[in-house]
Amino acid sequence: MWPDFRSQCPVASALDIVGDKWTLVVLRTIFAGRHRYGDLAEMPEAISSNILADRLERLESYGLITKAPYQQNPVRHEYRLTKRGADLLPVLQQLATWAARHIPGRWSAPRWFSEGKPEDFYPAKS
Amino acid sequence: MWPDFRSQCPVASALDIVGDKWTLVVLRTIFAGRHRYGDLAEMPEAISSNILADRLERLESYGLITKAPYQQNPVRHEYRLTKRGADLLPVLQQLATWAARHIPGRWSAPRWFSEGKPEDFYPAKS
DNA sequence: AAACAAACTTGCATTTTGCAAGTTGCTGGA
DNA sequence: TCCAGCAACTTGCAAAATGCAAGTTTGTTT
Repeated sequence: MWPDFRSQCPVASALDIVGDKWTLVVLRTIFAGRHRYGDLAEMPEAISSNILADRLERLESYGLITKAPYQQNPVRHEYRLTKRGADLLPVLQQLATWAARHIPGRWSAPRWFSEGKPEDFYPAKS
Repeated sequence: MWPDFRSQCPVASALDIVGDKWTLVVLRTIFAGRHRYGDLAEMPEAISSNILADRLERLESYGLITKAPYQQNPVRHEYRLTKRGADLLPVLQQLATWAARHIPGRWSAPRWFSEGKPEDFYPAKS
């Protein structure tokens, strides 16, 4: 379930889960409503396919997303946020707020993002 | 000043600055009042000295911290947050909140951290 | 003059990331 | 039936980032 943590510091531990170049970008894309591998692969940042596959697997193993079939013949799966994953929304919002304030020329975040709440992004039961 | 950004997405761009294993952990340690290289090197997560030196240099080049002498003979420097760096506090707070909620056994954050505001951590002029 | 200390720096091994091409399972058309 | 096509990965290898231990620099203390 969890990786080895560097310490019991909550900040450092959170970063042991999401502290790399791609994990939070993948989550952002799922928040944006892209749930299939192909949709995710087309994100504007051009992630490599092996990295995307690896991050989806890790996110699932950490319980931040689920992988479930949405059709048969052929079987296709979709990736959805769990409560644990959706609860990272405030982290993404604060990163976006910081970037908007300090880096010129960023896109402005859409309202569903800046005003959204974690509960808006996962089904009641998960 | 800035690196090459993967896109103009504010989330992805913020992560182009702080999205690695160590940058935010170093910033957390500076927020905690450790301002000298030696103090930082003793953080509980055991960062390598070359990585620490590299991150301090990058943080300075991005304008998130400053390096200034605090004594002569021998000259010694200290690292302080700028406004731009201190404004990352909400990101750290949200990471800590998430970890406290979802990862068992984390240390609980001290009050100066969870209730602090960016302005508490940089001198009025910087 | 020799030992000491802080703050890095260097060399090299290991791990992670990036890129391009290849594979698998299934479908729909000729 | 056979083959082109597509989604969703997987594989092999090169490049970059990270980790570890030892070394260097500059000035201080004894």
